[in-house]
Amino acid sequence: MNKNSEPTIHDIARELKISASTVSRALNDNPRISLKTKEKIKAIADSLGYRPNTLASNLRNKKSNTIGIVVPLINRYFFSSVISGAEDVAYKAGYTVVISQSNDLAAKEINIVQSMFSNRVDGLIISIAMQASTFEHLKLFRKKNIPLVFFDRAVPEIETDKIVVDDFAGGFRVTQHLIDQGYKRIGHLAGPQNLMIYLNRKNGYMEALRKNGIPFDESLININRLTSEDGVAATQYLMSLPHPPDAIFCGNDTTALSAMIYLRDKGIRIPEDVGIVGFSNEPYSKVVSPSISTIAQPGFEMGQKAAELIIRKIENNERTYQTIVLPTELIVRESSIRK
Amino acid sequence: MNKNSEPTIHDIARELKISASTVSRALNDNPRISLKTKEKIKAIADSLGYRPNTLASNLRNKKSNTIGIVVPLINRYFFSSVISGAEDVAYKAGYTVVISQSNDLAAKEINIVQSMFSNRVDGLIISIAMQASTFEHLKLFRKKNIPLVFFDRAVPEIETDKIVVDDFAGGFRVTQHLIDQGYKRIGHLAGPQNLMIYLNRKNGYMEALRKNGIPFDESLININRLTSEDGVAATQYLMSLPHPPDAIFCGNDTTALSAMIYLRDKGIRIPEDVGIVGFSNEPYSKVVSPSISTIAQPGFEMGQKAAELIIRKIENNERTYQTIVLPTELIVRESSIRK
DNA sequence: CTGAAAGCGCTAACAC
DNA sequence: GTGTTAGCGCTTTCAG
Repeated sequence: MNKNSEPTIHDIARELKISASTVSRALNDNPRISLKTKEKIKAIADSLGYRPNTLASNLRNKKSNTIGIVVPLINRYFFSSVISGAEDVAYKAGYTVVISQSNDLAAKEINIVQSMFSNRVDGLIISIAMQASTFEHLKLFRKKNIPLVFFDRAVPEIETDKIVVDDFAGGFRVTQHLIDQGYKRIGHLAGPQNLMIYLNRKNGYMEALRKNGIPFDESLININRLTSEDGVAATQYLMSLPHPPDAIFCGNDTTALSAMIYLRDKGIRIPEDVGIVGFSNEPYSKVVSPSISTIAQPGFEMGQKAAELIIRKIENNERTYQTIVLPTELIVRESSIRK
Repeated sequence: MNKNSEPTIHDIARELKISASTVSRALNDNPRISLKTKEKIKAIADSLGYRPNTLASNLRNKKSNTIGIVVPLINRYFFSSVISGAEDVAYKAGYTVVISQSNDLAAKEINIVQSMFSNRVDGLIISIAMQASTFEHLKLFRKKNIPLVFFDRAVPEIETDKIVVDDFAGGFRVTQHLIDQGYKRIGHLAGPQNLMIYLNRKNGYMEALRKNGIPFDESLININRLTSEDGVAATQYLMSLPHPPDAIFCGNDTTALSAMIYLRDKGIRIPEDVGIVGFSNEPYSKVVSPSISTIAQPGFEMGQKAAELIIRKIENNERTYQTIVLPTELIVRESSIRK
């Protein structure tokens, strides 16, 4: 063992007066090595406190056993659930997970993705930033044939694996439910329309109106970034219309909550005066009062699926792509029950 | 550029008929290289789509520019906030963050930590698993002098940097507050006492009782794992005592919420009949009804501090250790206001 | 069953 | 300013 640094296979080899290759093979349980030498080697390795240097092995093998995950914000229940699910699967398959957040900024996302490439991740799982508009950094992965899986927020023009929920059906179901509850003028807080998920939710909403013969009123749709603040502003705006809505389908739970708080402060009763439905099933939507009707998105499961898929791609080098659409589930709670 | 694989500095060198070292230096902006050659080299690098291989560079430099973070569960607001804060700081300083979750299992934690060691992380930030009982895997880091920072759940017998909140003061403040509100028999749902945080919270609780001359009643303390289910069971148990409590200081918000739901179902009013206080300030504690009084723990800030600290240690090789105690803040909400 | 030797891609003494 | 050379620690042909 060298002075202060880590013991290597060479130190073990020297100790036993054998070659480093034998040590390497023994530690990797290569069948060509006799059981006896294996045991001797492992014993010395233990006594020396030897730990394989994954960096070196990765360099040699041109494989990092690492999966990159990029989310807009780690600190959001849906995303942390996806990460949690992906980490679980990755860990069991012997992969390390490196994580970064884009903070919904295109520039940071580009940086992160390039740095993950430089770190030679074996695959990349990503939900793109709201702001993102150029996708060269992602096409790079496709070009180099490094597995790339989108989840939730996917880029339509990039052909690769995608795991999404059925946002269209979600939007449709929410709206149908509100109609069934007797709401007549249903508003919608929509997210940025460059993201498919928000576009699809809105389309589902419009389709439900159409199917029920309800005329579509453009002014009832407010497109914003779906932050808490935007939710308040948008609700305020909708309620100030000459014909304000009697129900609001909010693009996510964040805005549903902020809308509810705003309305409550104005003395408007939920669900009697105005019905509210959110999207995502954040943990608080169940416990807030009134509890928020919403669409459940199986984050943990999406993460698991994404990791399973990418590992399969990494290990089998398949060249076909699939889009997995997970079903959405409408969870009806107090905020939208009128009957 | 070699057939199908990534271009290397040698490819660039060959293209320009110069040496690889010059290329390496140029790309690292070494001042010894003339501006002209630098520009030429960078141009070729661009046109070739060259991306430095961080793995190789890391191996050579014996530095991975990677920080490991281990939490019990990624998917918990407090922990994902810490990760988010740490990632933010690490990213800006040029570090990559690798993340794993122990699921509160000692065995998995050991595995993860050893694998992070093998991956040669430059430092490790960890909040230990509830179940953890042996700490050899962590002592390894100390022995090898790899920076180690505990946050939230620290191991007392390992001398290293720690970032914690003042749990004792938190427990004290909660209890004092309940006493001030006129509650007479205050119960406590405590977490596993091998973890300092829960021990300290309990000690703060006991100290407040003592200071106020309230006799300590062992039967009012229930030690459990602070899960939702445990919270229900513990509350049920406390309320079935001959002299049930009129207030419960719950070791975290999870149990506070489940206790509240249990009590509500039994027709017991909060805060009139029983006062409830939690710990951690989970997002839902503010919006649930009644809103839960709790102790704010600055997760994001803890993550930032942990990352700053570990980066300083990595880069300066300091040998002194500090324990940063972040102040706790009592947030009084509806669940404990009687007056 | 084991060893010798080359090389993954990059960096850094040391030379000139 | 630039090149030569050696080597980070591991794996893997090829030889025996």
